[in-house]
Amino acid sequence: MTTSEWEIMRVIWTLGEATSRQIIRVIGLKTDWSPSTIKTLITRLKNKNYLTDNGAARDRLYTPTIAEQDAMTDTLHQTINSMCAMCVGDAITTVIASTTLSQHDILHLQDTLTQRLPAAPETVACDCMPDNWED
Amino acid sequence: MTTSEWEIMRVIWTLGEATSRQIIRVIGLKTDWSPSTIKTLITRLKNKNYLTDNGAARDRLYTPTIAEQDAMTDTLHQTINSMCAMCVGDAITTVIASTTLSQHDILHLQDTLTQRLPAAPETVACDCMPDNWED
DNA sequence: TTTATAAGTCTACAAATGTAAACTATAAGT
DNA sequence: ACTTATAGTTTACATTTGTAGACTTATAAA
Repeated sequence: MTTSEWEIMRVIWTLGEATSRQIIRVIGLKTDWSPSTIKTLITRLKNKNYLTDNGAARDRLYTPTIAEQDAMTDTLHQTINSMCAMCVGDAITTVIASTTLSQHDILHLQDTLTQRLPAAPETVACDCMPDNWED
Repeated sequence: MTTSEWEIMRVIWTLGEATSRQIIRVIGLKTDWSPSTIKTLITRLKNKNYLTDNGAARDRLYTPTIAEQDAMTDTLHQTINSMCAMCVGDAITTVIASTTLSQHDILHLQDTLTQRLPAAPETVACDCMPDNWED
């Protein structure tokens, strides 16, 4: 899913399901994308199977095939997995330091971390290079 | 920076500076990219100003213009900022639960979270839609 | 019933990205 | 000095992405 497609998905995720009219209206409030552009994006999301529709000839309802949480988790996962395992903890810490989290989120996160601490390794090796790169 | 370009950067970041020969060799160990492809990627990274070189006519040394930590932080930041503010805490928690972090990382992260807790809001509103979308 | 509005489809086109062959020039070895 | 291996440059081409006009058709209004 590209960044523009992601924007479209966010409104559909929030509405649960939506017509192109609704999407065009809401997206139009925060971008200057033409209705045509938004229609193209919807079509592409359908082709990529991120959206289904109820088949109506008009005022068709589009529904996500993937939950927002899942999409978010997958995306984050990919981003993090593409980064140096040794450095990623630091990056996460830095970013979290400037991300607004609710009290509940923070407590939940702390809880998760506490659980992981016992089994956590002393250090994590850099994985930017294949193991045998020095041969 | 695209994902393939990112792979190139990772080896240069790790080596500090590198010749195309080194990059081609190391990348060749983990991908089947042709030397040509890797050269193209290096050129594009130079054009995008992510790399400089020492100007030698041959065996030129390429150096990153951005630190790995900064690039990682920026990338993560962008990813997170493109997501629903209300849901992102949950996604981060889920992903962290399956990411290997060192003991030190965990402690540092917990420390950061503890510091943020007092000022943390009770809840974070969804920002997927513009504020006035219901008008 | 005719008509206009707009939902949905097709077509378009530039820029970015993945992928790589061909060409040029340079340094090292003979 | 000549050859050769190869580093660096050019050119190439398909696919994806950003962006949107044009066209077709279905429905609500007149």
